[in-house]
Amino acid sequence: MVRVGLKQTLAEELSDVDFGEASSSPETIQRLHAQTWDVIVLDIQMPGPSGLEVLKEVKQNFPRLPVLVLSSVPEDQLAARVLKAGAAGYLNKQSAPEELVKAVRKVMAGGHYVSAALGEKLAADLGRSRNRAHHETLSDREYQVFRLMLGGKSLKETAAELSVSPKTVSTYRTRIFEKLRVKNDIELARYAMEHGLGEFRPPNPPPQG
Amino acid sequence: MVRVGLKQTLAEELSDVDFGEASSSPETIQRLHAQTWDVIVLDIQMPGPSGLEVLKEVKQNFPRLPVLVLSSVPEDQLAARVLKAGAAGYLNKQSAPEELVKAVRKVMAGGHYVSAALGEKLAADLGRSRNRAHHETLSDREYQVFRLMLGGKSLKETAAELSVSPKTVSTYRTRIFEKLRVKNDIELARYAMEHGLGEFRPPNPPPQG
DNA sequence: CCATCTTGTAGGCCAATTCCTACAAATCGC
DNA sequence: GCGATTTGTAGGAATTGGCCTACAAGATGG
Repeated sequence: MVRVGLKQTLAEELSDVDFGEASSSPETIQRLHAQTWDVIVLDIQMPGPSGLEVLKEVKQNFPRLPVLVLSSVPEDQLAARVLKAGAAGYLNKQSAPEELVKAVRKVMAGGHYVSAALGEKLAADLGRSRNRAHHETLSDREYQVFRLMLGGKSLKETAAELSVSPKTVSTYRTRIFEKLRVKNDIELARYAMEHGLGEFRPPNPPPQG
Repeated sequence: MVRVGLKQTLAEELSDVDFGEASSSPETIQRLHAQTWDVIVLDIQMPGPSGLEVLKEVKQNFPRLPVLVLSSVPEDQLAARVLKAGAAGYLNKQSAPEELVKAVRKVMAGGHYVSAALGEKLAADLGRSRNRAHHETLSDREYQVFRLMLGGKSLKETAAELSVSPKTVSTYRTRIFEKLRVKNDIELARYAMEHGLGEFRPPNPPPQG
C-alpha cells in the first residue's frame, strides 16, 4: 500500500529510472543477487530491528549500493542507528514527496541525504563516536548503577544499596544517559531492550536461535 | 507522500468516485461543511496528537458519515478504541491495496469493515470481558498519555503536546501507574515490552513470515 | 432515575531529581 | 612522564514529579 505511493511519486519525477519492488528481507537479498539495482529505498517500520537487519545485510553484501531509509518514526533515535549501519540517507515519511525525489537523486549520485534538522543533530553528536556498543563504555560503577536502574530502583534506593549519596548516583545517572545517548528512563529501557540487557531481555528466543 | 499512494490505489479501482485530500484536522472539518463526502479515509498516526480526536469530532458533527481508519501500528488496542469511537472500519497500512478497496466499498455501502484476524480478536475479547489486560482499562486520554510517555516524552512535554497543565498529566500518570500496577517509568517500559506496546514491540518478527 | 464510579482537569505542598560545579585519585594517550 | 580525560564522590540551587485534594460532566449500575 505504501509502496504503491512511493513508486508513483518516484516514477513521476525520475522517469529515466526503473523500479522494482520487494517486500521481505530474503526476497530483497535474493533479487540483489539476480539483478543490479542502483538504489534501494527501504521502508523501516518501527524501532525494532527487522528493517535494520535488512539494511545491515544489504550493506554487508553490497557495501557500495546506496540505501535510502524511510521511516515513520520521528527522526530521532533510529536515524543515527540507521546511518551508522551504512544507510546513505534517512527520510521521514511525513516529508514532502519532493524531498523524497531529491533524496533519491542525491544518494543515487553517491551522496548522502539527511534533513537539515537531523543533520544538525548528527553534527552535534559527532563530538566523538566509536563503534563499540555504548554500554561498553560505561565504567564499572556506572554499569552497576545502570543495572540497578533497570531493576526499577529509584535513585534513593540505589544510593542506599551502594552506600553513597543520592547526589552521587544522580551524577552516575547523568553520565550513563550521556554515554547511552538517552534522555530519560523510558529511553534507557528501550536501549536495554534493544541490546538485550538486564531485565529487558525479550521473552522470545534470542536472535541467533 | 502516503496520501498519494492511497489516492492512486483507490482511483484505479473506484473510478466512479471522486477524491479529495485534506491534512489537518481543522481543514478536514472545514471541508466537510463545505461539500458532501461519501466516506472518509483517515490516516491515524498514533504518536501524534491523536487522530482519535479528529475521528470523534467528525463523528460528532457528521454521525452518519462512514470513516475508515488506516493506521500503521499493528495494535488491536488502537483498533478497538477507534471502532468504539464510531469508525466504520479499521485497516492496517500493511494490508494489500485490494483490501483497502474492499474496505472502502463496504463502508461506503453503510457496512463495517475489519480484517478477519482483527474480527476474531475482537470477538474473542467480548467473551472474557472481565479479565482484560490492564492497559485495556485505560481511558482514551490515559492511553494517549501512556503512548507519549512510551515515546520518551517528559511530563511537561506531554502537557504541552496536549495543551493541558502538567498537573493534569501528572494525575494521568498516576492513574496509568495504578491501572498497570507499575511504580515507575522503567516498569512501565517493561510492561509495554511484555505486552508489545508502543515503541516496545519486540525486535524479533513473528516466527512465520 | 439516582447514587456511584470514572474521566478530564488542576492547585498546593513537599519529596525526588536534575543541573551545574568541584575536586582528588586513577587512567589514558602520546 | 606528564598533561588531558575519566571516574568516584558530593553540595547547593532549581526543576520536576508525586501525592492528596477537588470538582464538574459523563457513564454505569441497580
